Amino acid sequence: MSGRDASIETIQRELTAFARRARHKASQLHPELSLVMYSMLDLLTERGGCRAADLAAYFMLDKSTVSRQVRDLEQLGYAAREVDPEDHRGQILRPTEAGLALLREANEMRRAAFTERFADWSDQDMAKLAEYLVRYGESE
Amino acid sequence: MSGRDASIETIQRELTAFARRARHKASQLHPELSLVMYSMLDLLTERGGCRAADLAAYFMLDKSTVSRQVRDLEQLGYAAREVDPEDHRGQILRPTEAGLALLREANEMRRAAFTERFADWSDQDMAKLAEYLVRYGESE
DNA sequence: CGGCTATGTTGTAGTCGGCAACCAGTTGGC
DNA sequence: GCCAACTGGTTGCCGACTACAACATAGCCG
Repeated sequence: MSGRDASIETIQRELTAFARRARHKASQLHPELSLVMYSMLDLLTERGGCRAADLAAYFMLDKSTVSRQVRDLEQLGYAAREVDPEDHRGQILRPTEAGLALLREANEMRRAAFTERFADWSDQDMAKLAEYLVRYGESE
Repeated sequence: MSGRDASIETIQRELTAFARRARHKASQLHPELSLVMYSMLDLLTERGGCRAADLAAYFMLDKSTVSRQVRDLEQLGYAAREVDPEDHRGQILRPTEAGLALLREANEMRRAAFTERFADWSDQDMAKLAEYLVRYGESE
C-alpha cells in the first residue's frame, strides 16, 4: 500500500471514529441545545442570516428536516424568520438575541473543552489542522 | 479572539459538520450496511471476535442498542454468535464469510471515494492531516 | 444458599432523517 | 399574457437509531 493509501485509511478511520463519538460527547457538552440546532444556529450566525435551503445544502439534510428544526428553533425563541424581500418564496433566518446568547454560552463550554484537548498543540499545528478540515469540507 | 481560539472554532465546526454528513455519505456508499453495523463488523474483524458488552463500551452505546444491531447483523448473515465457553453469560461475536466479504467491498468503495476526494492534495498534506487526526483522536 | 454483579433481551418512547405530496412564488418560452 | 417548469418551504408518513427501565440468566463471593 502506498503512503497515500495509508493516509487515506487513517483519515477515514479517524473521521469515522469522530462521527461515532460526536453525538455522545455533544450531549455531554451542551445538553440544552441539540447538535443539529447548535450547528444551524452557528451557521446562521456565521453567515449573518441565510435561508433554509442553504442550511439543507450545507448539512446535506432533506429540506423537510431543516424545516422542522427551524420551526423548533423559532418556537424556542432562538431564531426569527422574515420573508425574503427579493424572493417571496424564501425566508431569511436570523438568530435572535437569546439565540446569540445561547450560542455564545455553548461555544464557550465547547471552546473550554477543546482548549484542554489542544493544550499541548502549537498554534501553527492547530491553524494547519483547521485549514485542512476546511479544505476537506469544501471538497464534499 | 486569538488565533488559537479562531482555530478551535473552525476545527469544532468542521468536525461537527463532518459528523452530520457522515451518516448521509455512508448510506450512499454502501446502502445495505448502516454506519453502525459497518463499524461493528469492522471491530469484530479487527479483534477477531468480541462480546456485545465490548462493542457497547467501544462505541459508547447502550447495551440494548448493541443487542438489536447484533441481532440484525446475525439475521442478515454477516455475523455469528456462540456462547462464551468461559463465561456462559456472554456471547462471542464473529463475522461470517459473507460479513468479511461485505466489509472488504465496503472498504474498497470507501477508499475509492476518499481517493477521489484527495485527488488534488499533496502526499505531504494528506500525511499531515492523518497525523493531526490521530493526535486529536488520542486525546479523546 | 443468598445477595450482588455482569451480560443480554425486550418494551417503550423520543429524536432524527428521508420520501412523497402539496402549496406558493418565480422564471422562461411561446 | 400564459402556461409549464422550477424553486423554497411545509406536512404526513414511516423507518433507523438510541436511551432508559424492567427483566431473565449466569457467574462471583461471603
